[in-house]
This record gives sequence, C-alpha cells and structure tokens, in this order.
Amino acid sequence: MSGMKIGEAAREAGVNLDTLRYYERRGLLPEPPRRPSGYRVFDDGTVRRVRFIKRAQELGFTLNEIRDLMELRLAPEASCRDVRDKAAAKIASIDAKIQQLRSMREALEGLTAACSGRGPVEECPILASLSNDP
Amino acid sequence: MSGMKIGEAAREAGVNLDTLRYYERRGLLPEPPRRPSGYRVFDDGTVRRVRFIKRAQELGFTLNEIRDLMELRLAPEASCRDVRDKAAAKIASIDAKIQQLRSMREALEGLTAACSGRGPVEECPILASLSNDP
DNA sequence: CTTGACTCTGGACTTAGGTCCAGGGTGTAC
DNA sequence: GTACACCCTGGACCTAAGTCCAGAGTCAAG
Repeated sequence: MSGMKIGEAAREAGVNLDTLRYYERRGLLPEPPRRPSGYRVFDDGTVRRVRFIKRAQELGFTLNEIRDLMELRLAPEASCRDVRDKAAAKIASIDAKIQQLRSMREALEGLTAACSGRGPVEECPILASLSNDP
Repeated sequence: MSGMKIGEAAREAGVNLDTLRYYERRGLLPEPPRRPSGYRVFDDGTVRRVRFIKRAQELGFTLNEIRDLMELRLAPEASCRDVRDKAAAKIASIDAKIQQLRSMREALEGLTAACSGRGPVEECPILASLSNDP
C-alpha cells in the first residue's frame, strides 16, 4: 500500500507518528515527498525501513549505529565484511556489559549471603559493608 | 578531619563538587550547616556517606534506591530483612538484564555465522535478515 | 591591600530515544 | 456547510546522573 499519510505509515510500522518525524530529523529516514498541503507521503519502503530500525534496536544497536549500517547499504565500495565487523563489535560490547553485570551480581550475592535477614537494620552486614572503607 | 569546605570534601570523597550539591538537592545528603558567609561545612560523616553512595552505585543501585536504602537506616522499625530484600530484588533485575543481553547476543551470533564476510553489501545476509519481515 | 583561589545561586546543557503540546491548516463524509 | 479526524511546525518535556556556567561574594597569604 503506497502513498500513505503519516498516521497510517506509523500504524503499519507499529510506532508513534512522532517517531517517524523524529527519525526523519535524525537522518534515519529520507525526507519524504509532500502533497501540496505539506502532508508527508510515505511508501512501503519507508515502513520496511522503520521495521528494520526496530529490529536492529532489539539487537542492541543505537540509532547512530543503525544509521551507519543503513548508509553502508548505499556505499558502492562497502562489503559484507564491513557489516559483519560491526556485528562482531556489537557482540563484544554486549559481552563486556554481561561481564560487568555478572561481577555486580556476584558482589551483591556475597553481601546477601552474609545477611541472615534477622535483626535490626543497625546490625545489617550489607549496610555495614557498604559503609566501611574498602 | 572535620569542618571542611565543599572543595575539600569533594576531594576526600573522590567526586566533583557539583555532585555534592546535586546529592543534597536529591535528598541523598542532609542539608549541611553553613558558615555566616553561606559556605557549606562538611564533616567526615558526609564524606563517608558519599563513599557509601558510590559503592552502592557500583553494585547497580540507582540514586533513588540508594536514598531508600539510607532512609532504612533511620527507620526504627526497619529490619535487616528489608535491606536483604532490596538486594535480592536488585539481583533479580540484574539477572533479567543479563538474560536480555544473552538473547541479543545469540541473535547477533546467528546472523554473523550466516555471513561469510565475502561479497558486496547487497548480498549481506545480516542486512537481508534485518530487512525481511520476521 | 591586592591577588588568586575558593564558594554561592540558579539555571542551562549533556546523552538517548523519544513523547506531547499549542495553535494553526486540510480533507471528507454526512 | 460543518463537524471531526487528520496533518503541519517548533519547541518543551521526560528519565538518570551529573557537569558547567555567569556573575557575585568570601577568604587567606604575602
């Protein structure tokens, strides 16, 4: 279905209509043609593009990274390897974040293990441990 | 060393001096006494309190959660169990975040495995997979 | 007494990704 | 011929945790 107004395009893509205008400002969507009234006219390609963005976001890419990824599609000299490299870098940064969360988890686990859950808050070993200099 | 001005207290605590004023506004630090000139006067207790905040942040607590945690210390009816429950809830939310990152990682891993790294970007299976409807 | 370092306030700015609003104009179904 | 849904713009607002700034006042050493 081609030639949609912004409301319909937003419904099709599953986003708020302000999000479409925001993506346009951010350079993630091309400036759409306009009707004489100034109304934007969207086509299926744009809707698919928005869904691409949403899926990439679910994989942890930021909007800037997604814009780079999409610009790669237009670069004649870009290779499949460029895309794979970006994906690999993203995997590495996800791994780093997981590691950080694990060590936070471990520290918290250690604290709760020391706490019986009984007694007044003044004797809580968790608070005590946070209060004492390391 | 008691009776510090804000600059020294900030150095002692290892934070920016604006951070101390910000914590005061956010209710994480009590309003300090003032000299006749209006200068804040900090004591060691405040410096320790800031270090407490910083350590709790490293464990993934937000400033609001830390404020709740510290208010617990003043509540006469609060028990050690309340603190342990908050820590346990934080562990659960860390676990949830790790799970989400894992599934992102897995999806990305699947995509890069499908990509040889050779060929032009038009044939990239990663971009193709992001472009196609799920 | 002057110089330089320090402090005060209120408010603006940052990153990321949007959402919402007011005050207009447009389109169309009845 | 009008009621109602839709669209436009620019800018304000949101969360989180600060950082920075201008313009004014204070303090300490030499």
